[in-house]
Amino acid sequence: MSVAIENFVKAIYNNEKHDIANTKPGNIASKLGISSAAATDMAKKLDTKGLLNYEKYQKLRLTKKGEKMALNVVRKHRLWEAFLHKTFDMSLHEIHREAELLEHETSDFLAEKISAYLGNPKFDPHGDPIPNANGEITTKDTSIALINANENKDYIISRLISTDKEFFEFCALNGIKYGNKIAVKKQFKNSQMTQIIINTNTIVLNQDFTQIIYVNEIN
Amino acid sequence: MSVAIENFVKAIYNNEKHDIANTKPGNIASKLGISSAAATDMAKKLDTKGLLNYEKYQKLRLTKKGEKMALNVVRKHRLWEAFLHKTFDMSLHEIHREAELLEHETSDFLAEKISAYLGNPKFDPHGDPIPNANGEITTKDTSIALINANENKDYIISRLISTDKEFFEFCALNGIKYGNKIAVKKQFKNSQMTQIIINTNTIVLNQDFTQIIYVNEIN
DNA sequence: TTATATTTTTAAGTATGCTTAAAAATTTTT
DNA sequence: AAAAATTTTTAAGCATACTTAAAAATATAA
Repeated sequence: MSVAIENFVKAIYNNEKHDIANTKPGNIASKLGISSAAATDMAKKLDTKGLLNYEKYQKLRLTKKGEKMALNVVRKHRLWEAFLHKTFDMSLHEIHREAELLEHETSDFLAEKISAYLGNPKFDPHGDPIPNANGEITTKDTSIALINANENKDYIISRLISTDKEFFEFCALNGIKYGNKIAVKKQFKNSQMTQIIINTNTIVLNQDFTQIIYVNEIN
Repeated sequence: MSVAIENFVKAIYNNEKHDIANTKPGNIASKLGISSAAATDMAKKLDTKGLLNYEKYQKLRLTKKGEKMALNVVRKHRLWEAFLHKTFDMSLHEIHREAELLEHETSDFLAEKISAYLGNPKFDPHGDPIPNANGEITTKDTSIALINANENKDYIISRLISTDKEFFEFCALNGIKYGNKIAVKKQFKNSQMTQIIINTNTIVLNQDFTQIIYVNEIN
């Protein structure tokens, strides 16, 4: 299937995870950097291909077949991220940029080689789950956004939901990394700031960051 | 630059190495699996882009700029082949098939990472030279086709010029591999067969194979 | 609930990269 | 050197994936 189609179903899939209410042509279009008109055209075409259900003015809903295609692309994307991070020690921003291209030119055969080489990982370096070869996600996500974490509790960083270079540079400098431990010291409700301790350093994060850093409480 | 353009200049580049007399639209078209008309159109377009010189009914000649683009793609192709062969132990046929796709979606940045990881190799697993980051091939090829080798001499296999799956399967079964040593026992001039000894096994090859296996004499 | 703003759809058009068919030029054979 | 065969070019057309502009529908606000 073409790159445009793979990116379209992927964008719908990702959108459904975060903003299901707004999975409409205009929203998908802005995420893909194309016009709303182009997105409407594509949605009609993919409906005839059985990849999604399109009804005028309604939100776009992937069919089972469309979701399977999206998960296949997502799998390849996240496998490449994990592989590039491990093998070449590339940053979270770099691996995303490269995986965005490689994901469309990766055979299922090669994806299995990469997965086996890595020991069939269940998560990529952002903490996002890697679907298995059947397009199933077998892990359960119990993480919460850091903005909702409790004061005086310890957490493990479990996801960094972003594609922004500056954010990842900040993370790299401050030890904010998938799997690392942090202590939440104080939530400043008024100013929407969060004070945490990481590697003995105290830092204060604003809501731009605490809404995209996800954590799991340590029991 | 688009995949179609990259493949076009690459095909011209490769053709010039083996069959310079016939670097015309029809020949390039058949190598790319497109019509002659499409190749003529593309040649005109690439002329205006300064990638090649096109004159009606004349052979196509890459400009410096076009050759540089071709070498950049060839570099990425051969780096991927070397990498996939080493890291995932994939066959010569498999690495070619995957590299054919990945080469177009590989940034210069990633190519450098792959090259450094491999120790900046000068040859890929087929024995083809890998251009450096400036698009230069600094190695000199002194190999000859096995069909032209001398009887009772020892050689090192230096190139396997093919993309054929069956050929590579035969090679894998018989130890015919880049860098391996063989002894040429007899050239049967009439039947165009060549008898060689490899790993203590005696095998006889016909001209289909002895024209694409290249060797260097051991002094 | 009516006016306003926003979003979605339709319509017309464009660039790329191909196709087939026929005309033109070149190459090969006799 | 003329005839035959082959190759290249031209011309017209198509599918994909976009664009902009305007019309239609929906969502929001007064």
